Amino acid sequence: MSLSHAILATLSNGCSSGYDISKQFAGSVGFFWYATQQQIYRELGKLEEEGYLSAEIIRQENRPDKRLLSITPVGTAYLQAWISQPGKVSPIKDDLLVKLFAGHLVEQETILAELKHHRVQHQATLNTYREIESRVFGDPARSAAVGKLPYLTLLNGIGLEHAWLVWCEQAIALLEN
Amino acid sequence: MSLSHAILATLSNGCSSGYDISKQFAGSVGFFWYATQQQIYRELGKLEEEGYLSAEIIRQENRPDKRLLSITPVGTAYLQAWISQPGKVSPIKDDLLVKLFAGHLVEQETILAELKHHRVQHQATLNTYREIESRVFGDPARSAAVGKLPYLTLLNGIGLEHAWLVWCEQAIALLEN
DNA sequence: CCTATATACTCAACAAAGTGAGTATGCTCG
DNA sequence: CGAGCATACTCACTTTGTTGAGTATATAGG
Repeated sequence: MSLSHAILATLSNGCSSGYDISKQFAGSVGFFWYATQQQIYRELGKLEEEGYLSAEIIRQENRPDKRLLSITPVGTAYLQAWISQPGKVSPIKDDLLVKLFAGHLVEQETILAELKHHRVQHQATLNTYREIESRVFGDPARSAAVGKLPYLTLLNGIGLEHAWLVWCEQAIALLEN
Repeated sequence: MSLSHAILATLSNGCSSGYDISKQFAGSVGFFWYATQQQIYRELGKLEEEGYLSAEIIRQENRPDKRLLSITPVGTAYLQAWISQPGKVSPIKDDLLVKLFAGHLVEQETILAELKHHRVQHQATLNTYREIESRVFGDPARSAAVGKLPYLTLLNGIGLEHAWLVWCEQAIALLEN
């Protein structure tokens, strides 16, 4: 039921169409909860049935009509209740670590190549995050408008990507010597 | 199809029964790929059907018979092929960050309490990892026997848990001021 | 002796998540 | 003028994950 929380959380920051939500899942929210368009539409259907959100049809010229979704008071209460109940740390599911666990089956070169490949990806993600940091949170006015909480999610991303990067370097060095 | 990889990876480190595998998923492999007993048995059934592993019935005294599972050459080849193909960084799915994203709906105290709760959990996990580090990898002989690759998975855990802990402190400080 | 725990595994049903394709419209760019 | 892209959404199928119970044997502790 966690995709539903992510969707409601997105809508708590403002109304939008299913299509817009699915685009937000490719950025912002998507950095810590990815979902495809299909998953989102399916979940939106359920959430509407349960009365957690309501839709208003907006007629548009030059493009298809859209259903503008907004979170209902019931939906807000549901989200609040979920946020307030203490949760466990989310479990990790990481392919790379599984590969290392069985890495003795392949050449060390293969593992090294994979580690280097991941280093590149983490560096790129870190760059994206840092770019967002200076663009959005470098400007005090805009930073204040966005608030502290979204900044915390960004700091989390920066911290973890940095840790991954440091680990990649360490792992590569350890295998090469 | 990734639980299957985790199971095959476990079996690549030695044969064992389904029951033993499920216990390994509560420790070691479980640190980066958790699964329940039922999931594991179901997956084992599929993997056996596909010929990736074979079973030998071991009669035991004083306890139930068991089916000792071992990875077949086909299974090994399949795992090797999977490890060798470059993979993307595993996506993150984190409840806490979703909560922060909609954190404006609740009292700041609620968010602070949750952050403190997570800090405790990350500290505990970090302690577990450090304990394993000194116990297993503190002794050079045992460390050499286990190999570099498992050590890398542990270092990853330590690095990430540490990053989480630092972030928790930072987040709490940022909200309290 | 009775309960709890450990070993070892099975079955069933359901909810959630992931994959792939398909529909329809209009704009822009070469 | 047609290829590609952006908007906006739907259907179908498969795989995973979750929940809860049930079977059987043996040991250890109070």
